[in-house]
Amino acid sequence: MAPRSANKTAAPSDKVGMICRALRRAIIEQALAPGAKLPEDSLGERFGVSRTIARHALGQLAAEGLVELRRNRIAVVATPSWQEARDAFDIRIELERLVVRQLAGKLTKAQVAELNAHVDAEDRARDGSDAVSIRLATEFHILLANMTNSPILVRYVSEVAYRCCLTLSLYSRPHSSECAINEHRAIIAALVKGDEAKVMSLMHSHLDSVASRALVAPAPQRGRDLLDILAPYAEESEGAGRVVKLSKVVRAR
Amino acid sequence: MAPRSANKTAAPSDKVGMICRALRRAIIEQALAPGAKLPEDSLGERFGVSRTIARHALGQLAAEGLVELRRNRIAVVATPSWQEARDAFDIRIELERLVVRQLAGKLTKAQVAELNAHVDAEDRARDGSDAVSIRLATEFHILLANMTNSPILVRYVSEVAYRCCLTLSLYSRPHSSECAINEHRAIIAALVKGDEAKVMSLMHSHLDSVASRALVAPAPQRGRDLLDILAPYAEESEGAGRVVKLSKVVRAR
DNA sequence: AGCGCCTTAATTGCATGCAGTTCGAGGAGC
DNA sequence: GCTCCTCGAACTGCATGCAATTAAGGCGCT
Repeated sequence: MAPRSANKTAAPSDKVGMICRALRRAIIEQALAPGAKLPEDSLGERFGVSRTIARHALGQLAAEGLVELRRNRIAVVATPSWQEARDAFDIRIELERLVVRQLAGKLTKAQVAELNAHVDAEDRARDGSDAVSIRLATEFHILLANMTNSPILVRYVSEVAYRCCLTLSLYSRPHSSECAINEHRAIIAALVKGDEAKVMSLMHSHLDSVASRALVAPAPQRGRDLLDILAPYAEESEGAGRVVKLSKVVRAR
Repeated sequence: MAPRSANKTAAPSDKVGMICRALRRAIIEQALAPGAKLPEDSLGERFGVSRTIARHALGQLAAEGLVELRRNRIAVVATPSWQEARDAFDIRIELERLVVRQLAGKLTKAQVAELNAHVDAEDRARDGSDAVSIRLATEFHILLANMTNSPILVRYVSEVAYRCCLTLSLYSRPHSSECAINEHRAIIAALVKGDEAKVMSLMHSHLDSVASRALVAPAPQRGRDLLDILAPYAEESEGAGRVVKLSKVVRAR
């Protein structure tokens, strides 16, 4: 039962695939924050390929919604609106309910072990950086999806999970992810027990709580602009109480 | 309420987008059957662009699952397995239930009119080619998704609907699509009435019936190979009862 | 005749070059 | 000092060229 059933659809040599994976990871670990610029040249240079390849990878990522491509403009890491975040979570809930419904009571011992191992890893990472915790939590869900052996489902769950991850980094506060870990354990238990209804409602409430923990309010209304983020710092700037050159900052973004 | 809220994620100039749209349409209308070869050169020539663009379009379509890309090989129209078809329909059901749940009782008059006009068009097309009927039926669902104003949902529903359309062309028989049209009308009515539960179950059974009408049995087991398709014709070939040059045919595929 | 090997034409993978557009810094004007 | 405008650098859009791989037809062999 090889867990390697990934994407059949990705044959563009895999230089492209490699860059995609690298960027995806950088994005969800917030090494690349939303809005970060991704010039083709730099990417190509960084990964030792030509612009052509970098460009192709960006296209791929754009199709997944992680990157925003505007004509004649530098590609940037996507900055989903609050509404889009909400939508993504709604879709995610349905898709993942489907996942666990298919999986309930059908997991092999090896698969259960793999899941447990992953959650253990999540546990161990609690002391480390938030970024890694978030990534692992996301990957738990993808691991689950993988076990359905449905490439389409895997692709959609992955995509939407990454997207949600991205929005979490935008709208959520410091993060108390311990509970998520317990919820993951509970889901595994219910899956093993094979109680379809139970595991579906567990997954539902799990994602719901993640979403609401993160998306409590459309706080930074339109989210993206630095204005809100910089507000607290404005007072401390060397000048008078006046807020510094906002127009400049806005354009800088 | 401009229905133009399509994809923010598609800015690669739109030469790419145009080719994608053309190919998608050709595929779902079965002008391009599953397995059909799609050489970059020919595509580029046909659309008056260079291979670079054609290639990019193919990549896009591959990400959507309509095209299969194998390293160093000519791209072909995807040939989903029966299992993949089943999976696609499962996902589609969940996504479209989400669509109508969001839409129930929230349609504007203009939107209702648009939907009715579309179904009328479906009705009118009943005499025409099957291909057009199928496309219109698919587009009804996409039109519905569009009205949610959720770009992500639109994208996923579109993708999965196209995929399903592709599999229908593979596994389904002549087609009795009249019932589908009535079902579409029933869905509109329930949406207007605003009965969430009703419309969700309607959509569920609608898609379910489409799926089971098409996917009755995993008849051509692993589907793709010409062997099964050619079996009935083998007898009639000019030679003895012997099946003709199988090895050659297999390679030809 | 049928089957397999080998040569050649087709096709992809990738990089690079050129033209057009955008970005951003610096200077003129208020 | 602040804003607006202008111009050079940076970047993208796209086509084309070259090397590597595959697909296909022709040859001799059985």
